[in-house]
Amino acid sequence: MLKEKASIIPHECGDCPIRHRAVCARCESDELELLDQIKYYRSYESGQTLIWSGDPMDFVGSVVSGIATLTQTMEDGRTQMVGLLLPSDFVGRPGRNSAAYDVVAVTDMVMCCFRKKPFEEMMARTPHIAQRLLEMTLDELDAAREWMLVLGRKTAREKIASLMAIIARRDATLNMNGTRGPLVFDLPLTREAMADYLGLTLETVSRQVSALKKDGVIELEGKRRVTVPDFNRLLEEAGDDSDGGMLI
Amino acid sequence: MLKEKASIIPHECGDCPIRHRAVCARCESDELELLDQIKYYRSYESGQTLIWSGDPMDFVGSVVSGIATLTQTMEDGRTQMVGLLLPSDFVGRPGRNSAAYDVVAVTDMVMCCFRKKPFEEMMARTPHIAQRLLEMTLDELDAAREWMLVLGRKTAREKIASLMAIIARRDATLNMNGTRGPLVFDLPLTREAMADYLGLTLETVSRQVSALKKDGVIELEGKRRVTVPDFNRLLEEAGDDSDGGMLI
DNA sequence: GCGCCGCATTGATTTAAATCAACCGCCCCT
DNA sequence: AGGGGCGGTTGATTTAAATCAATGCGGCGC
Repeated sequence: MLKEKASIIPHECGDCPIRHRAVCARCESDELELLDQIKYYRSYESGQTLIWSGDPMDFVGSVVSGIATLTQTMEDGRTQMVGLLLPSDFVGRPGRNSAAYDVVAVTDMVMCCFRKKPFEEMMARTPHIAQRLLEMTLDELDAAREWMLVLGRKTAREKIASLMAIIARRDATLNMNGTRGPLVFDLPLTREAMADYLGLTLETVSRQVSALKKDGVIELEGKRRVTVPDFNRLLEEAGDDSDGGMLI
Repeated sequence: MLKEKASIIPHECGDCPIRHRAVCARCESDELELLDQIKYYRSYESGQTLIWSGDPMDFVGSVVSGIATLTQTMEDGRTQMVGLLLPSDFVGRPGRNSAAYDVVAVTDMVMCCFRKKPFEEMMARTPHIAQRLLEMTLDELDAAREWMLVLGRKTAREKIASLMAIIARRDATLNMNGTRGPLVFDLPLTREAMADYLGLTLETVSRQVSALKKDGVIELEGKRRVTVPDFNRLLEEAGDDSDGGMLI
């Protein structure tokens, strides 16, 4: 588990893989230099909890590589995922001192962190950062609202299909996969994490994944690798308007 | 239905009821003057659809008075509310040309609107506006995530109790009601709208409201006026941590 | 190789909420 | 005064998903 990986961490902003999508996307080179001075990298292992809900939080940051989940838990243990953090996504909230959610790494991760105080001061002086953060937050709000429709009104089968479509789409934009032909991607989540995402039990997730496979909507190679032969078919199963699928 | 009401619409920003909470909250008087030049008021009647999802949208704005809902609808008619717009809430998204949701007035309303182009230009030049909008958007994102837990993991009874708690709290902050003693407020929503909020059917809403009443968690005066004798009891029924209730 | 662990699947049964259906009360309209 | 529509309540029945319970399978340590 403890392989050498610290060595690959430090970056120049110039060749950072998330340079053009993260909160720093709009920054000019002089602004980037200032950010450079207050940034530091941290790495986490799969399964590690980065942040506990309610704990004080003295930094914010961007996911550089890897995937994490944002979850809320009730006292009796029921948990709901409320966010899925992919590379370039922002973690933490300027102007708040304690974390509102648990953040858990589902793969090994690298984060680019900023101490909160200096970051907030810089945000006040650098409109480019606040502008980009606003844009990203509005996107997240839209995603959250889409998700609310999934949670509130879709059947278990539609929920699974919706999740597959979301992951397929995100994967396609992140990796610039060619548009046509069957989509192939890896599920980053266990059945249980999928259940927490969708407000289901893991048994129901398993059954519906099997059902979609039996009906030819998806193909499975092992438990995690998914092939979608017909994306529009998947969107139909998700109950979505079948157009609007492939934009960007 | 068509009473004279246009007469009460125009405001000076100085005595605007939402001056200190809306998107203009941080503006200095010179900035306010600029906003003043591009703003105009519109009023809507209860039941009216302000905006249809997918339609082009050439303005953004703030709710001055009244209440509206933000809803998403699937082709087969299933609908999910994804936002409840109260006075000072912002409508529309800078940088997007068409509406993503239906916006429907549930009471008579007045909106303070800005044509989108000039507003966007002003936002680029006036950090105070973008800063305030970021803050409001982050709050909405938190609310949306809280709501996701409700939709995904709570029972019907807990959902109803959660909704009552949310409305009670919002009502208390808007009206600066004294903190102690029983809370009294009006439900702004029909049973059907509550169902769309919570991902339930209206029959289930009706049953659970009756059950909470029978158990003394709430009292009803007519169908709409609610009294909460013990707010902590309500929070327990909602499955929330029973502290953290009354802050601000 | 053996046994164990974590993750996943599949089956049987229960249950919470949806659906189908009847009816109430209030307001408005003519 | 009568009728109709809207919002709401309550009851009977069905159903989708949860729960309870076994079992499968691939990787890892020893």
